Amino acid sequence: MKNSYYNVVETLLLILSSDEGKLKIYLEKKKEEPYKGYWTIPGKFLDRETTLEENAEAIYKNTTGLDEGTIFQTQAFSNLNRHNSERVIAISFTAITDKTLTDIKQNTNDKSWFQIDELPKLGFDHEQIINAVINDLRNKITTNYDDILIKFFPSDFTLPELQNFYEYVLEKPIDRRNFHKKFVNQDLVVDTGFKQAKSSGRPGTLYRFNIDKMKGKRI
Amino acid sequence: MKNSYYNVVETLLLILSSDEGKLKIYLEKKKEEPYKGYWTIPGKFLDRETTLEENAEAIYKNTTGLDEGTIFQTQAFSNLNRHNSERVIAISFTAITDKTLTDIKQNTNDKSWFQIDELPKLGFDHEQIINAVINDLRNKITTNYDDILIKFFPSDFTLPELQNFYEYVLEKPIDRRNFHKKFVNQDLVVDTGFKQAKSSGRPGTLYRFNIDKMKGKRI
DNA sequence: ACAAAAGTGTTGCTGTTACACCCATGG
DNA sequence: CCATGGGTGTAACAGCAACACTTTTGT
Repeated sequence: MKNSYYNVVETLLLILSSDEGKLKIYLEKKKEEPYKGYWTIPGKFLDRETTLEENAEAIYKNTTGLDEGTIFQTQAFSNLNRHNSERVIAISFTAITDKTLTDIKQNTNDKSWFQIDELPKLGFDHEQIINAVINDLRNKITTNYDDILIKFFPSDFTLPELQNFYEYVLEKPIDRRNFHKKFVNQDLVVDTGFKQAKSSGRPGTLYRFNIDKMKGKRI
Repeated sequence: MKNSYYNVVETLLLILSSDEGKLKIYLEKKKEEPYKGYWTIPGKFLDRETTLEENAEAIYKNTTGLDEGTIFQTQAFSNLNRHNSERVIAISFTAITDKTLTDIKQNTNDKSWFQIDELPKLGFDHEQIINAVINDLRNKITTNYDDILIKFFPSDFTLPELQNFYEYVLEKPIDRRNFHKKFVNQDLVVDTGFKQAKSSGRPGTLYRFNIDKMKGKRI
């Protein structure tokens, strides 16, 4: 094989979760140059003995402390000048997690959750990558309703929270009352018997998805 | 950068088209070992001066003789033993074309269109790749109705043809009469004024999509 | 008692489903 | 004139959109 056919490949893992209906991403702050002080998506170079999936899972385990999660491949990025030093191809993966279940509950100086529409200063082409992947996610979520959406809401959510998430994904407002009835009348959610703890207003009922009924449904 | 971080990367291009409602893929027969006599997806190794997209477009131009087409990225495959000699990562792309518009109208001994559910003996892991990508396409097509579906049917199709395609994508039968009315009553298609040339039965009306009306529609 | 936010009722519209029947063409 | 396959009609039903009103909580 010709020498010019050898490329450096990295995997990037976009760890996402929903925090009260708001889509968030986990990012790390770079401690060295280049892009010192900028935030980046967790990543790992790929060696010749590892598959892309294994590499992504290694990042996941390392960052969240969890053994397994919902991880799927998203897109490859291959612009020539992604890194300053040499050409690096990035293959992005997305992980969906319940942020309350991970080791990364607390934001610290160099590890933190950010709302997707309030991103900090990002290193490399990571802002582009996030935007491309989120766009992809919007499409995936509208088809694989049950596969992906449920992962964001494993249990005990209120319908207004879910509605916030929907409105973000669909990029349009939804009537609160119709939204509520859709899920309750079609038995898409099950009442857990608990209520949300709130500061003001009537507390929302906490639901979990009725997974069987959700099968094949569309957002 | 450590030596073990250098990987060989190839792009594979799945060239698809609809032939009377049947989904077909263009394949080439290998002339040398390994897998001599087996069929394969057209591909090209990636050098350090080329992006994945450029590489895929080069394959497209080379094979179809067309300058541009609808090409999008699909999935990466990184199993360690994909190739016998050395580890090669494949990034697949999908091209949608009207098979009557390309140089590859005629099937020859070593270049041919195959129906997706009647694939020949395939080399490497290319059968797996086709299956994975087609599965992906099913999802994409149900969301990006207008972006992708229309590319398969640029003009002058009959509704029964379109229905065949739908039934293949959705993997279920559809009532012929309801299907017809859906498209005509909602003005999703425009009568071209021509009729299909047929051997038996009443000739179908030839339609083309009403692209404006299709915007945002779901399959 | 009041503000804030969750939950319920009604009505019309749109699109889908499940049917039976009629029309245009080639042999 | 018959086989083949495309095109039209109709009625019931489900889900969605657009509305106003009631209930439960904290202060």
